[in-house]
Amino acid sequence: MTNADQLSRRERQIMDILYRLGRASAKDVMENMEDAPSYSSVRTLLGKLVEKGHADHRESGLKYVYYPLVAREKASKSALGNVVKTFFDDSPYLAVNSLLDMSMHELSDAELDELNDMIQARKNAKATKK
Amino acid sequence: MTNADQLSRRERQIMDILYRLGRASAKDVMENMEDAPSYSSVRTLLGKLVEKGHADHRESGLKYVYYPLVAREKASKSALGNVVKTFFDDSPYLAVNSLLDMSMHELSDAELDELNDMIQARKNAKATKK
DNA sequence: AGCACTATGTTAAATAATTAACACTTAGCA
DNA sequence: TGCTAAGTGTTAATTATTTAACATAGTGCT
Repeated sequence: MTNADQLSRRERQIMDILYRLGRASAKDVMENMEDAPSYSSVRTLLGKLVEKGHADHRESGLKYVYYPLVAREKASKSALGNVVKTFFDDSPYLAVNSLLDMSMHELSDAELDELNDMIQARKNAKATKK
Repeated sequence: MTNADQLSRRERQIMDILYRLGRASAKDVMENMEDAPSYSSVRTLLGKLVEKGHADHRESGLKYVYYPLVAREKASKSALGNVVKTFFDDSPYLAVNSLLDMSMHELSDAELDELNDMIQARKNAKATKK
């Protein structure tokens, strides 16, 4: 994709909710919006997302359950990539740096150790591949 | 701010360019949009961003130069936080993980070492603060 | 001075997004 | 059965976004 998205504000908002929840009914989506419009509006937006190919829906008992069509992992890489490009001069290194800053109090020692291991593993992988 | 933004698609697109470039004239902005509308349109959008308080502008010789009003660092933390919340279950650890994955080939050994050091420093800071 | 160039300011029109109303369907239950 | 609750489908109106036209002003050059 050349340009970022094309999603409108509400569409983006709803897609984010679908990614957070994995899958959700119109009602679920609505309940997860702080500034939700009417139920009717939410349904319309969901319909548009399906039309545009960003989401799909399945019948689940009586109702529809919606879910993103682009896998979470792929979407996450794309979103992360955009942030890195916009705010970190396209440098993942700087982004990791900031992430560590932000989350200093949220990361346990164990997690910090794991990150260290991960970095080591990457160094080794690089060395081997040559 | 409760909800993320309120910026329209074009406004968001232009703000991202302002963050990437730091500051930019209407012409600069236009040249950095792949799907740019007319010069006139870009100017209108920039004006709206100023009105809304997202950007400001200064005269620079003959022309205006626009720049974001929210500091890049603050905006970057907010953007990164949103991605983490939406795609990584609010876990910075998982996000760093993914970033390392994405950027394996882009990070030099030196950078990997620096990250290691940074993580160590954080562990120490935590230990000391107690 | 007069022209071309590059800007800005303002306004209006066209298009897209957002919202909700209304009609209809099915399930569960008093 | 007949009512209510919880859905869906479709359509229409409102509001916001996006676009560009037109008018105006300063610079630099011949």
